[in-house]
Amino acid sequence: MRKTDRRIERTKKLLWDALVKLILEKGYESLTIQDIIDEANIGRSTFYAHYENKGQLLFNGQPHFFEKIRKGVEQGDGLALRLIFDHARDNRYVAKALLGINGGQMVKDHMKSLIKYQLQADNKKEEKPGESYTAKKELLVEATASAIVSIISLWIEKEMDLDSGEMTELCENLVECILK
Amino acid sequence: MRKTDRRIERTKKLLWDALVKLILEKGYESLTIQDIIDEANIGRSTFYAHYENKGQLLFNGQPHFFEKIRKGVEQGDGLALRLIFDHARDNRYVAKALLGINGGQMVKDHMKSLIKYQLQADNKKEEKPGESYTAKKELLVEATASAIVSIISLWIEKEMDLDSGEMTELCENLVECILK
DNA sequence: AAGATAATGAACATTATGTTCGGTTATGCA
DNA sequence: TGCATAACCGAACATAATGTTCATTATCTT
Repeated sequence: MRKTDRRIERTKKLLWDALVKLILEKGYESLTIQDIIDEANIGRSTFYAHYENKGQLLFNGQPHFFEKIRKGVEQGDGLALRLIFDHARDNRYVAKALLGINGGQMVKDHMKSLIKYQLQADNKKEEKPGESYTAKKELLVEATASAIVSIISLWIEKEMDLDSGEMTELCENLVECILK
Repeated sequence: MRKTDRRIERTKKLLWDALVKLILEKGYESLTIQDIIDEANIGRSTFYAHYENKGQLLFNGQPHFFEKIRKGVEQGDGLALRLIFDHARDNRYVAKALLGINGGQMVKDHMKSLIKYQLQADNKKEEKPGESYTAKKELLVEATASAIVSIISLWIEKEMDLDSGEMTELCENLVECILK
């Protein structure tokens, strides 16, 4: 038997595509569910059969995308941001919608908190005995995560001519120089 | 003659106080004008007599506050963040509402763009002839501004025990290490 | 005290939300 | 192929916020 009904897949794809298109056109924040179902040409009750609200469509509409981000951040030892940059390059359109200037804060905040978590974990490992996680350290971790997310966003938004390798190096230098 | 009618001052203060209180309680984004006028006990038409929307109340409701931020950023040569930290300490409640976790992005974004502008200007001055403002430089400026705003926000939100001097030093080190 | 100005509150049109339900259509499977 | 099922539709409904208008009332300034 099929994993899921074709109609469901079709509906979800239509909604997702509409979401992405509309984010790029008018920004996530000022987007209404009404806009989305109009664009997707989907009945109002159908939307609510699958998602409770905009945010749920954003986060669950394309699990694949977030999985890639998670992997790029949590990959073993230290960040593996290169995965994220490559993935963004391969999916510019979606990446721009979710992480660009029009994408709202939700995805960026989510990514930032993943990065913070990872940086803290890395930090704990390298901690000398007797050293403790101070308030100052917490601020520096916050600063680093924030810096990384913001340049990823800008890079995607402006479609800059740095390649994945250069971006990875830039970020690694940042981590090095702020946290060491 | 009085500068402005007392009734106007009273109304504006009530609205501002309600705004600040409600931001801390339930966050700027999920705040409606209805909430604000209910809390302030002000007629709906009165609100619209003074402001067009939430954002205008936020930015024009207390010009003094933004003036301080502007001064802290644009003060002559380089940033003068100390002004901002001192001011935040003296007005914790309002600072937390506008720059803390519940304050939404608008104020933080505004502050970030002021900082970026200033960093770019500073950078131009120190530029050696022949050097140009590269894409990489733009990303680093973005990273720096983002880092600064994020730690100011976290510091205010968590009411951390670093004093203004330590925070200023921390930020100056950040600028130094990222941009030089 | 008088005239000017601001606040009020009720009404109204508009828009989005979220839910319900009977009817229609597409799909998966036997 | 046929048929039970489940997904979709669409219309209706209640609720809530928006932004505007206007006649009335309260308050300020001089």
